[in-house]
Amino acid sequence: MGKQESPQKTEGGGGKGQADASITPRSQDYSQWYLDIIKQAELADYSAVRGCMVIRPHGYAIWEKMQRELDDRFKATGHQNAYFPLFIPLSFMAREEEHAAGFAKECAVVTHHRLKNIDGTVQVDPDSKLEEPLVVRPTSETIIWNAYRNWIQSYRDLPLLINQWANVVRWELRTRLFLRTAEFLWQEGHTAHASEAEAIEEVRRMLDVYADFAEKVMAVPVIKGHKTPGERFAGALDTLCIEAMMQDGKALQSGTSHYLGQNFSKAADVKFLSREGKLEYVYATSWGVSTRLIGALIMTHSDDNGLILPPKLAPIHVVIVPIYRKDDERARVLDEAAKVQAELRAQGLSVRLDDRDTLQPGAKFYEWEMKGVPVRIEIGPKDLEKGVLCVVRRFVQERDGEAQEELRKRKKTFTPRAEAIAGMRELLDGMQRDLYERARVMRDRRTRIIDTLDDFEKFFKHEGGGFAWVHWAGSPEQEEELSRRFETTIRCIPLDDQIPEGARGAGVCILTGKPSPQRVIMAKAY
RNA sequence: CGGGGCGUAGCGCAGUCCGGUAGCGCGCCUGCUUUGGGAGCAGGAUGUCGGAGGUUCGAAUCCUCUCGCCCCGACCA
Repeated sequence: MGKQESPQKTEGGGGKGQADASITPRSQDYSQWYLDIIKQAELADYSAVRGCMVIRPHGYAIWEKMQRELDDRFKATGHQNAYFPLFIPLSFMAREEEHAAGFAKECAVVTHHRLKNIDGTVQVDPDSKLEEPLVVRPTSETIIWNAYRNWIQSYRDLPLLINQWANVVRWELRTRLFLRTAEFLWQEGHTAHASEAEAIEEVRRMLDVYADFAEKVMAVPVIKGHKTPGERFAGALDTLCIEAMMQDGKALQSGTSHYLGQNFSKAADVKFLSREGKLEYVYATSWGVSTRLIGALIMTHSDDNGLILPPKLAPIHVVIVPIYRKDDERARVLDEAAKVQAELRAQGLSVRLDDRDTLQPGAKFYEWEMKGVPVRIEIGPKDLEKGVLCVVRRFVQERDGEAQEELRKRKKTFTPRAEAIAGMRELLDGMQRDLYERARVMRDRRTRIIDTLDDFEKFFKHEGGGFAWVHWAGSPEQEEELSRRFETTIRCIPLDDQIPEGARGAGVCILTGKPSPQRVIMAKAY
């Protein structure tokens, strides 16, 4: 990274000591803030391979929590996990035309299978060329449907409900940590059904699973809707998505669920014998979310002091920082800290006792705040005497016009020991609710019902932008033109129950004046 | 794929214009003192200056080529 402007960074706290760790304020450069958070919270690093990242333990721990929550939901809806190959024969990709075209520009291809020492350097052995090149999966529809062909003969084999946790590669030209990397981790569900209705029901069911996960677990409010034909998954008849709004007003597609019709069953020739004895092609769905969700998490909740994690995804719920001067104090304080840790753990909470004596307490405070640990307990000699715990929350709901100093004080409470421990679950649950509420208010504040092009322009050029509910009936070309002018796109055509009062009903297109049955959401997007 | 920027110690950078054999801050190691919001002092370790070739008595510095990464745009989970 160059130093062109070397942005001013916050120095955190009010301490006199000089801090090395610092974050560019959001108000100054949102994009740099995002990168600073990832680096300072030790979520990920750049790697030796362009466009690929190293997910560090703290970042991976968050992904593991997401996996657990999602996997439980997949199992609860009748799905099983399986694993399919990383490599897809080139000919498989070609079987579904639109699908192949959609991914053609971003495929990594394996052409050789051996290295050779030539003149003292390790090189690809030219004699080891593969008969058929292998594509590193950008998604697995083709290879999975090839396998399904052998698994499905009759309606009794349906529905087939499979999910896989995997990595995929899409050779992106422009990458951003978590949001768009050449390789990423995800889950992809691939299901087969005997009827269109059943498949469409599955598409909706999994969309609901994603939305529920986003809102309840990530504390990220989302809007469910259909993608426009232009934004559909390559090879799908319909793509549904959940769209979230980041703190800068931009939309982030956070999950997709596709109705694939019979496109892939025809391409792979997967037929089943129906109850009526007729041979029919199977109906398919696929759905996925990726490590991009970690990006969504960061950009929804975090602040200029670092990461903020919803308790349900925090790898560590509570960190205990012991405070002492002399050796006898140290022994007593650590003894108490270990007891508090054990009692909280007994409630199923993840508790870290930070007993490193190479760092001063202040340094630990900053570090765990940076990493987004929801609750910190400070235990010192005074607390032992009084029988209290000093409980500090990473996040409390801001009040209008509140000074930073006030806010900081409000985060810290001294609570009788037993009460603090008994109330920890509720405290965390409250933070979870508050985070969701704060995100929802933020989004709603930047959401506008817009009826004229003038207002549209004002919203996106002068008022910071956000989600615009507008009527649209323009052509794809007009859509593109609008997109060039305002950098906005149609994020989705929201489902009926997602449309707020006041945005319902038919109207006329803001560009062409042609009649439109319902509003769409337009926004700038990641 | 176009435009820009940057490769010097683990990290952030100075040194490059004007060639003389590499430095600062943070981190790291050791010791003592510290510890309720980023500790202080003393001592110590660390470099194929991205790579190759050239000019020169001498190259981090000048020239040529090359590789890589980051940022910004066109395309995308």
